[in-house]
Amino acid sequence: MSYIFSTMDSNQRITIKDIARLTGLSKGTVDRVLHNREGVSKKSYAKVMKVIQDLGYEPNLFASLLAHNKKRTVAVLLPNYNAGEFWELAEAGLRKGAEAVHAFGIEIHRIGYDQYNLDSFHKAAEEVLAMNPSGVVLAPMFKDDSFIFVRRLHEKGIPYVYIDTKLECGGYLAYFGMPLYQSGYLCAAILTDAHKDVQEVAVVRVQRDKHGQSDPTIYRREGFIDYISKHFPSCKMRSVFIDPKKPEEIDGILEEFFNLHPDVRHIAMYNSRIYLVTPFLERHPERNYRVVGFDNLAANLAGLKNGTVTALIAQRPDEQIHNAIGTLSDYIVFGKAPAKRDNFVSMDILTRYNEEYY
Amino acid sequence: MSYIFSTMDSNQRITIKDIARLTGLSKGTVDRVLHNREGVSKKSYAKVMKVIQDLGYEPNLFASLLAHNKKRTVAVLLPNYNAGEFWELAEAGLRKGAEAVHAFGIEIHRIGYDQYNLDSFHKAAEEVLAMNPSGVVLAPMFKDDSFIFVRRLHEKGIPYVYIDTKLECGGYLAYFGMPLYQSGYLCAAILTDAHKDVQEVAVVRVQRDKHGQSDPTIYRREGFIDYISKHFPSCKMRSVFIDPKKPEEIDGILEEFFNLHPDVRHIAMYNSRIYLVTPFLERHPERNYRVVGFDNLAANLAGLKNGTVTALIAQRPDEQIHNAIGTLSDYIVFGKAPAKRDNFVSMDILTRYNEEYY
DNA sequence: TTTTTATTCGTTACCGTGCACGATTCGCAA
DNA sequence: TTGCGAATCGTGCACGGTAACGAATAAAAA
Repeated sequence: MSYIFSTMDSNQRITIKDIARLTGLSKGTVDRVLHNREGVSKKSYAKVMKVIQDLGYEPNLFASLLAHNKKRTVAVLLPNYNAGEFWELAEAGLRKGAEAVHAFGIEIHRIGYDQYNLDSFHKAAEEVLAMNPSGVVLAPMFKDDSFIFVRRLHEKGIPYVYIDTKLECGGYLAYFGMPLYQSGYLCAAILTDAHKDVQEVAVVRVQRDKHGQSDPTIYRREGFIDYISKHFPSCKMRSVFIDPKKPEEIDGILEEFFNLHPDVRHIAMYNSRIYLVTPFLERHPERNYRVVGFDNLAANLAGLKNGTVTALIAQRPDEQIHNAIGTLSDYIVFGKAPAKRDNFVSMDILTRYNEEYY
Repeated sequence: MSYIFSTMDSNQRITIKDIARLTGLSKGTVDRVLHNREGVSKKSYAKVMKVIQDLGYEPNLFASLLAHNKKRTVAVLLPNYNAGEFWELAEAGLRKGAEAVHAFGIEIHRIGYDQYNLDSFHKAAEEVLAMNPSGVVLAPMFKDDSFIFVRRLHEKGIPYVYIDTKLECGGYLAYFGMPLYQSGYLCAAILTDAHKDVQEVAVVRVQRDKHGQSDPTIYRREGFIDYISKHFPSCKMRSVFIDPKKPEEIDGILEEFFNLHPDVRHIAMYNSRIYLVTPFLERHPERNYRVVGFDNLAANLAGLKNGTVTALIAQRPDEQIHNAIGTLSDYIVFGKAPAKRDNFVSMDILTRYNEEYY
């Protein structure tokens, strides 16, 4: 049960020159046939095709790529960030990815937009289209407008890869992200772990504006709710809304809310901003809240260390970006489609005991 | 927050010819410097190095590969199989992988061995070493001898990738397989799911011979035992041993064993051969055994369909092989190390209700 | 100084494909 | 038959890097 995978018997690969010799034609004509270019007589066409079929010609990828010697660009469309915010974590992966594909003549252009400002997304999207890239990596934070955007990419034949969130319509080359529903489920499991009975949980949420933003956290919410209602059917789930853009209001809102609901001992947050809650938690150590959030931002890790945050569920945004760029490059340069379309990164559970090794 | 990743300001990549021109030397000398070949004066060496540093030269991979124009071989060292056995599932992935890397001038040689015969492994290993491959994919079924084998690969500088099982020593390029401990844990969870109390479970096992075979199922066993003893501390775990090479004995052994232990209602098996048990199960439908096994062999799926097997935990051997070959090829051809060293495939739970969509 | 040997370097012919340019052939009408 | 445009085809260079070959120079021996 030993054998060799090989398309031909001879161990020497056949080249264009071989075909030319065998057909009595020239390289140029063979090349025209191979690329379906005009200016070839039917007879010559048939002769070349026959040899190709018989001997199983396949072009030398390296020679072809060298002859083209194209420089291509890949646009990466991501939200801007301030220091310490989620998208900063992706930056290292961007850099690594750019390095990795640079050898293939691919240049990475990062285009930023304000994830709370639709106009800025429009401008960024236009910029991407204007540069006519060979591929696009994007985090589709604005649902409807991202949809329009990727449709235009599709029309121009530009492959695109989703990061973090994806839109539920076909056409994308790949997706890299966390399994969102499961992450919400896991969040609830960690939050209530080792508790026989939980009567009330609170979720700190961010009020989104109206512009049809794609909110990945709704899937987390579903998973979270499913777990809670399965394991603690009588548990009440309360939401309190805060606005990250008005940090001065947050403490007041939380104080008021938790005074109103003094029995709550479990707090979760679906996005990466649990650090907005830690100042409140630090002022009430006696209440012993059990707190679970997402993502290993520096500020969140500080919450783990000082004991206000019980656990974080982390993904690896850098790895996601890195893989996204790699997949896109393989497709652009070699025409290799990815093995899996939807690629889920692992969900890493961080506590004060393991965070420093992450 | 938009920027371009680029190692140099000019958008034109620098070539060997550029360096030659700038140093007043020739391409040949530059090439000698780049490859640390002898025959270059210190002065010339320094001149070239300076330009390389200043302008940030990096070679064109495609041109280099074209110039070398090597044909390389990758050896895939796997157990032989009879129709319907586990390793047959990997074959499709082998073929796909071979096709995918063929464009890079890599030829896949499959070398088979009998997983129950150490001598045949030795012969196969020698064959691999004799062909001096550029890389090796292997399933290390014989622990000690595989260790010796990979050490020899290591000495020759040949990279290797583990499939299915791995040896717990460094040096391998990557590993693709199922998380074994977790799969055993999961197996126990499925087996006892929805049961408040389980007093007795049976595991059908295969007696291995003495030759220090690497038995991946021991890790499954650990996970299985951990789950059971955590959730059902008083549960008794019984083992019954069968020999796949003597199928005519099996039914008798099982009849005897289960007559001796009439209270057993849960049966598990750590390897892919649960189909060996189905004939027995078919004769005792009234006992309503709950049965969990591994891998989607056709014979196992038949067990799902006729109701004798409750669930199967499947991996995707074809995908594992495919990825292993791809990883190896990326490393050999482009020098790209894999993103992750240990790559776990998902554990897919198959029941009679979802198996046909797998 | 001349001859020999060692060191250093330039020249050149590839690797296989892409493509522009110019050459050749063909069909058809004058 | 000649002429002429269109169809068809061959030639040759480019892409960037590799490495064998031998030429030129420097160092050592005579």
